[in-house]
Amino acid sequence: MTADRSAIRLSPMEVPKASDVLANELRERILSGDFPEGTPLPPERELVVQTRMSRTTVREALRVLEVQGLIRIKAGRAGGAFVQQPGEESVANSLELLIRGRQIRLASVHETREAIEPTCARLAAINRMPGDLARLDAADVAIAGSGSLEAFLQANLDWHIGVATAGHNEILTGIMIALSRAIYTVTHNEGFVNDEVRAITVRAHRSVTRAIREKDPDAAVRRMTRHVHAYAAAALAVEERTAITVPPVE
Amino acid sequence: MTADRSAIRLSPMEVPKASDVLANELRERILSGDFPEGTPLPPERELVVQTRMSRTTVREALRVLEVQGLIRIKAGRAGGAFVQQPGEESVANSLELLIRGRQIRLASVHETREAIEPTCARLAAINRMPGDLARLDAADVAIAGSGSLEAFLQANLDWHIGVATAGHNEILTGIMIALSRAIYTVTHNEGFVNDEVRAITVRAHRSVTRAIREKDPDAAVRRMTRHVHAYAAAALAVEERTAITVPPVE
DNA sequence: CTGGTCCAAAGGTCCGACCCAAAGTAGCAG
DNA sequence: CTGCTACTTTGGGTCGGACCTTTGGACCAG
Repeated sequence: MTADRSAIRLSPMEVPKASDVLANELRERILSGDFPEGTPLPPERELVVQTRMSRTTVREALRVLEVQGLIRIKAGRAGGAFVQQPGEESVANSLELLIRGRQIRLASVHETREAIEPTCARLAAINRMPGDLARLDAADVAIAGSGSLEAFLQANLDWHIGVATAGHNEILTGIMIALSRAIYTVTHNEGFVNDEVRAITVRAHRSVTRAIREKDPDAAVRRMTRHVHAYAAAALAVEERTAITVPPVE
Repeated sequence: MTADRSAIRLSPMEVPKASDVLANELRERILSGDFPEGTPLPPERELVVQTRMSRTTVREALRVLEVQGLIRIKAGRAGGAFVQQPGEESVANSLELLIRGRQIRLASVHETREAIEPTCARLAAINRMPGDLARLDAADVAIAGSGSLEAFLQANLDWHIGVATAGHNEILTGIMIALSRAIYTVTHNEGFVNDEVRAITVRAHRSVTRAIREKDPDAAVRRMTRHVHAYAAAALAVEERTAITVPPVE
């Protein structure tokens, strides 16, 4: 060991990439609320002269922020990067990646739903605004009159997201959006949505909607819990029936 | 309205960027499980000849995937882009951005927690493995003997994440990690962690841990619900006490 | 008004060169 | 043979500069 001559010791150091440095800097500034939503960042070429980095580097940093939902980039004159606070979308996206990539057991999705939706219903019954009710009613109508499978699933999804939205909790809303998407794609493949399921769903939705309208949190929780649980059980049953061909997992 | 002469209606159309096309293609392939975890993607220069895109474009696409947690990029010889399935981390990150950026009401975080943690506890009581228990015990010991505020918060956090992990539901785990971080940074600023709070926390944790060890889901849910609710109430109280200077919201 | 033309600003793409990091390899001193 | 050094190779990271494409605005002709 040649280094023993000096007592100076250093811990392993991180050498961040230039583009990350810029991205971090901008991210902090945006998150700290320095610039209000919609503020345009300087044009790329301007950032180049300010930071003395190359345009490639600047662009990479901007791209990172765009993926993270912190800015929105428009091309063309009067285009550029505009500050944006991340919304439910970005959460939903990353959750979707997790679910799809990890081949997550469908059971996990349902478990999560069972944890979350009752709370959404409770909050909705407490915080709902007139506009929220209108959206729920619209979804109720749409689902009753839905012909195709797609229409049914879409209306179903709208209602569930509507409930989450009515709760006015952005975290829960984001999670619900992601879960809904996952459920949609899954239920879409299996053909377990028969007339009976539809009828039951419509009834359940209506009763929850009523509880929300009447600002009755306890009823909302109770009914939503029952509904989600039943749905999960039914879906799992179909799952099992369909999965017989698949060799035992684990 | 000038457009009324023609009845033809078109919806806004997407013109994807080249780099997005590549990113989407690769993303689909990765998510569909074509390449197992750790598979190296071709080097950038190789992708250039294969796709006939410029290196800039290729690199941008890779950068996007990296941010989404689908690949990990290493420099140097034998480096490159390696396939990676997104984990809890990426979900936690995007949730953190949402929470920080939107100046989310602390209440939202607590609401979400109250929705999720009881379920985590229930699942943990059902699915826990020996390793999970060991981790919980370690956290219990650490929190009891913690001196500094940081040590206490860290141990607290470890325990809660440990419970989530023991439930073996990756979605819930990801959400919990994110929430924990948020709670950590918040509680860190306020100085509401006095000796009494510590004692209560230690006791609550131990009783939940016991329920998990004894595979008693109902008790686990009950105790966790009480604990989280109490914690949220206490935090909110402090919040209000501290926030007197702030003008009334809404 | 309607449509066409042109211009300027800004992002999007490409090229080619060079820098830096990591891992292997050859060769040399002891 | 051992161990160190120096070189080479393979890969990502950065740079600068050219050119393409999109978009909004201004101006002009019908």
